[in-house]
Amino acid sequence: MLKKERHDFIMRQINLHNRVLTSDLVQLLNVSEDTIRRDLQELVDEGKLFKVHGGALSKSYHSSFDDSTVYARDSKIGIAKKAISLIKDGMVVLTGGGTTILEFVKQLPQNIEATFFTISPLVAVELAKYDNIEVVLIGGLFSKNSQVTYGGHVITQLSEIKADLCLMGTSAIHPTDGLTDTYWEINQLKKAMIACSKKTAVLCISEKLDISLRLKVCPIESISYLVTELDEQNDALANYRVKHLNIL
Amino acid sequence: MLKKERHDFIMRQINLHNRVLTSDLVQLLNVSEDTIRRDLQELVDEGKLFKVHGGALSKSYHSSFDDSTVYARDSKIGIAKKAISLIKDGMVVLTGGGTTILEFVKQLPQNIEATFFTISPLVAVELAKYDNIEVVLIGGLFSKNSQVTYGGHVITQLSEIKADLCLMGTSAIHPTDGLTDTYWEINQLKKAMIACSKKTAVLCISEKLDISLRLKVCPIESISYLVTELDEQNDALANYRVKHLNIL
DNA sequence: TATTTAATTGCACAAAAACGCATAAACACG
DNA sequence: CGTGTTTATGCGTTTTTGTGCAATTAAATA
Repeated sequence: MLKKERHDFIMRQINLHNRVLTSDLVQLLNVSEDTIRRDLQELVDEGKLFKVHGGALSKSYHSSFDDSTVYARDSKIGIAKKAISLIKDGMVVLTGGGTTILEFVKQLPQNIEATFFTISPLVAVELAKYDNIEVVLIGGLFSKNSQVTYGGHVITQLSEIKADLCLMGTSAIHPTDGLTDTYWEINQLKKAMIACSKKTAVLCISEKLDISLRLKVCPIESISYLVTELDEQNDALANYRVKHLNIL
Repeated sequence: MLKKERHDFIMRQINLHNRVLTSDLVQLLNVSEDTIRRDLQELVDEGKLFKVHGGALSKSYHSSFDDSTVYARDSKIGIAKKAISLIKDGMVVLTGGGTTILEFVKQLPQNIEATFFTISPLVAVELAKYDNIEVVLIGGLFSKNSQVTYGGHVITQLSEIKADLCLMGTSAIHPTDGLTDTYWEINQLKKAMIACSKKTAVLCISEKLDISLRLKVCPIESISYLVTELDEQNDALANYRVKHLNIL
């Protein structure tokens, strides 16, 4: 087996299970531990995964770790401020959940006038602080992990909505693989959200770039705006400068 | 399980419950106490949590935990503890919003197993901290005043539910006028909630007794339980000792 | 104060990683 | 073709890391 094939195999395992054990790979690929370690090291150097004692974890897994730290917060405020320029008075906006979206809501100008649909209770509570925003909370099963409503009932209701703009966070975005996610239900949810909105803006910190997870939400073409904390001209965004995708 | 995964697990627990017990983690993760202690120590070194005898607390525990602002919190905790006796495993419970209900949710035993429908986002978020509770958030227009969902859509959905018990706070209760309220929409909402539940429990602090407001929600006969912070034998409750109304 | 419960410390052991070295296949090029 | 070079891999040996055990100390509780 060629090195490249091994690398691909490892990355598939990572995307599938979020983790690999060195010992498992030794067995599966039938090579020495050293080879696996070298492989993992090389993938780390390429920034494709995260190495720990005993194996490796997916990058996204790792980054979900320090979400609550202050450093990420500054980036998120930066993202939020950029995203605000997308909101015009009178708009109907649909939002997901997550810390980035929440930060966005907190940064909104006080006098903004709009209708917001959201699947996140926390976002709803935050939006309620604005006098001229009408808030509609989309109900359904409540996910303990993601802190948003999900399930068939939510999807049905989304299908009855037509929003001008959908704002969502993401755990992974990739130039060719597009938007991907790990959980089936969240995946379905995001698809439905995108489907019922004229345009979609993805808010994500740069750590989430160039990652692809196991379930596909939509191709990059379905997204209208990509908002990161990086400067518009940053090299990391080069691969995302495609037709129809506005970067800010 | 890799060390990093354990750390991640612990942080999740901390973010969810604001605290963890060493002994719980030993069980959940199936490792020795020593390992858990070392894990906790390492997370402390990284500044991610705060260690105490018996377990650890979230770092934000001190700063963000400002419950002193909740009016009459002690009374509400007392009410909450009494109300918990009404909940049996397997029940389908419907709750409203308000600080009393929120306090009730916070006091629930950790291992409780039930299905909760709620119109309050904050209650939903709080309920999500219990592993064995299924949470369904009823969606609709979001009221900035009451912090609950309301409107036709909510009423429609309530009509499709059959709950064992409805828990609600109230702004007024009166021996002859029954439950009353000031706002039309909230009034409609409460009617619908009572209608779809086999039994209704009203949680209220004693100062709401003997008050009657503009709009009638239901007669006192429609209520099964009245829960206050007062002793069962207190004179203030004398007028409420009517047939079918259990006072506790 | 006594008693239980948790935390600390030092130690041992196994698993994994790192490092240097040897080997061999693949490649480059006159 | 032959020879030097690069690249990929595996084998020992040494370090580091992760974990559990036992004895002791400290803390909470009655």
